[in-house]
Amino acid sequence: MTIKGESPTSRGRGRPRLFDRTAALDRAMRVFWDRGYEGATFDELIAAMGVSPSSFYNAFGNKEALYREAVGAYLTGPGGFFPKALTGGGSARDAFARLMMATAAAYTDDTGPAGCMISLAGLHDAPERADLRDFMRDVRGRSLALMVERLDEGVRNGDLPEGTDLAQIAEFFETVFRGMAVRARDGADRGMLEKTGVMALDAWPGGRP
Amino acid sequence: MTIKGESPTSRGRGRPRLFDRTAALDRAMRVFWDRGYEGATFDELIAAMGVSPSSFYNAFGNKEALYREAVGAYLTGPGGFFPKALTGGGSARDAFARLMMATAAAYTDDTGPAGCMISLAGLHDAPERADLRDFMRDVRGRSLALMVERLDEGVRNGDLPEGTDLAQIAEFFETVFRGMAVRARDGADRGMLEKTGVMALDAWPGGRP
DNA sequence: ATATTTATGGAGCTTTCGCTCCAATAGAGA
DNA sequence: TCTCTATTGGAGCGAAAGCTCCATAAATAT
Repeated sequence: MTIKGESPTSRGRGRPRLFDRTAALDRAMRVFWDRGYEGATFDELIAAMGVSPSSFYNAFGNKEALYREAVGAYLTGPGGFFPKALTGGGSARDAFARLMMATAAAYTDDTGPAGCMISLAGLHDAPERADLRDFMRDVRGRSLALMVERLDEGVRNGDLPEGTDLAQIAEFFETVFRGMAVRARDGADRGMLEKTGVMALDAWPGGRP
Repeated sequence: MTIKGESPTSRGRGRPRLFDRTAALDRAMRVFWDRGYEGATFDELIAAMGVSPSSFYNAFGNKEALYREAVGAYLTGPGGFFPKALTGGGSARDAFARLMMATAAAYTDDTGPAGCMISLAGLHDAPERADLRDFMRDVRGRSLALMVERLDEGVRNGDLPEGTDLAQIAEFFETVFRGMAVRARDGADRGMLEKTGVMALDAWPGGRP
């Protein structure tokens, strides 16, 4: 008996897959991004992916496994702007300024749904889906960790004084990002998000530059 | 033939209702608040409300009508802190400082679910539920309008210079509020939200006081 | 008392959801 | 060529969601 979904790629033996697994995953990711986990129905997913139920089941296991894979695809794809913006040159403040602008652009990029696949997902799940809610909270937590890491580098570089409450700065910007995702969903355009980002930077320790 | 759900209160004729409609609505509101519109199932709702399907149908019409009523109950109940904090005395900045603290308290008040019933609702709905998504966007829009109104009063009182971009200030705080709702859902406590609120005020035009 | 109006409990119904199974198919390895 | 393994289309299935209907009950109006 084969364990379903344990074959992420074709392995040579047997009949080869007729569809592009990576492309199908990308399409599924966009459905989840637009509609959330519960909002994305099985039929919508397989229609967008262009596969039959059995092919889906065979290649991805089940809806939840597909979702977790789709989150991974988002993070390394459309969500890649986040670590990238943080790791460019300049001061810590420069990095965060870049991050705000990149976020404003990414959340309103019309090649994908408005907002972000991570920010607003799994917030209303039933207790029996606690694992998925926890998973999303952990994924969201990674951005906090990335920001603290960059801020710590800023302290080492002298951009920020020793003893600065880095966790609080990250928490503040995290809050702004999540809120921007809501605003983007409600139709805020890139310019509005950018202005909000500029205003958020005014709260940087030490005030305006 | 009676139009279903057109009787918000008992009207004297016929058999009187055996349950407290207001109390049942309040319980339903908390289920929606915790689980969202789609996440709240019919069975959960009637169980929380303590009514049978037919009584539910008779008194509230259907799930969507109940939801709209529940939003109204939230706005005049647990959501009442928002207009209240804005309309106290002091400068515009004082009002917004009060608003941030009140929001931090409300979003972490353990007599109800974490966060806010309005901030994160209807963001992933299917196209066939566009009316509900639009409804929630409009409800969210009211807080923007309330904030702009208070800021305009601030300009008239000399708290803010003429020509200040009031819509942008409101947009920024709106973003922070919505983000705080996400953070509260992910477990941020009152103190964390308060610190974020204090930081957000540092972005007030003119800088720190 | 009778008629009228409204509420209630409970059974049941239609649709959707998320698979699940199976026979047929097609490439790889011997 | 002949297995062996994996994939595919398509039918179907059990559970849950969201009502819907109906017979019965209990109030007011006349």
